[in-house]
Amino acid sequence: MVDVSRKPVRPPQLMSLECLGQAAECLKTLAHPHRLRIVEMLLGGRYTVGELAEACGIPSHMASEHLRLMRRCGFLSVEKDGRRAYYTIAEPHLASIMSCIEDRFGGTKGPRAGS
Amino acid sequence: MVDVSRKPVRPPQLMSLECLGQAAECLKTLAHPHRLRIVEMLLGGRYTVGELAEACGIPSHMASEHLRLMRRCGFLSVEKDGRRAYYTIAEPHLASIMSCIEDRFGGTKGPRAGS
DNA sequence: GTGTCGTGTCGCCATGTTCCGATATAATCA
DNA sequence: TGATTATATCGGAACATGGCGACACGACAC
Repeated sequence: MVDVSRKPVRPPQLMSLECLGQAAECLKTLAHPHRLRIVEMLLGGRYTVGELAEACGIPSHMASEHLRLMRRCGFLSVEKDGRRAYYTIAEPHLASIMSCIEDRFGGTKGPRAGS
Repeated sequence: MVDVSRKPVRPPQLMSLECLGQAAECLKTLAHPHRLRIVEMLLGGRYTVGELAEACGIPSHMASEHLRLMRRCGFLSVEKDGRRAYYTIAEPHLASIMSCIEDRFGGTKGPRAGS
């Protein structure tokens, strides 16, 4: 008799590999310290490219590139005003994901993570 | 700087760039369709390298490498039994993060789950 | 003992990502 | 008008990553 008890029923909410590919794409977009900082700030209000760049300590044309990546997968939307571009969160799920991330990494240095 | 009124108070829960770097590192580790599938399965029980490899449609030595990456940042732990290696989830926050991901990507496109 | 199975590791190569300078474009100002 | 500011884009160098074959190693079967 095989030991069925050790093998649970296969979770019925297994996503298709196609969906996992999309999710991986978006996670990869999120997986950058400057982009995480940008999302973190944008969850608290709207900011221009220059403000976000200064908060990350990077030149603004690099912030613009990060913002373009995140716009491309639907995270952000932009609203131009004169020569300024105000960015805002367009994907509401970002709030819950960032909440998970802050829950894990926010308080402590992290038990052990990374290199 | 000048016009303070339009700028919301800076969210007090801004994480340090160091923590964001760790978070980005872990997200990058998670951001791969096969690794997401592995985590998804492992949230439902424990599996061997071969079982996970078959579920992803990859040779087992590649699954072993994915598992090594996820062990390295504390996601998984391994328990050897004879020549088999049973992997399990070691980072409880993975459940909530996967829940966010499934909430965003699970139902939108094809809800067909299975291989 | 030999052979096979399950797992883990190494090196190579193709591909992707990040960073940065240079440049483009449009809006504003002197 | 020309200069400056804010944002966006392009091209390339440096670096990291993924996939894959080859192989090493311990556990088990015979």
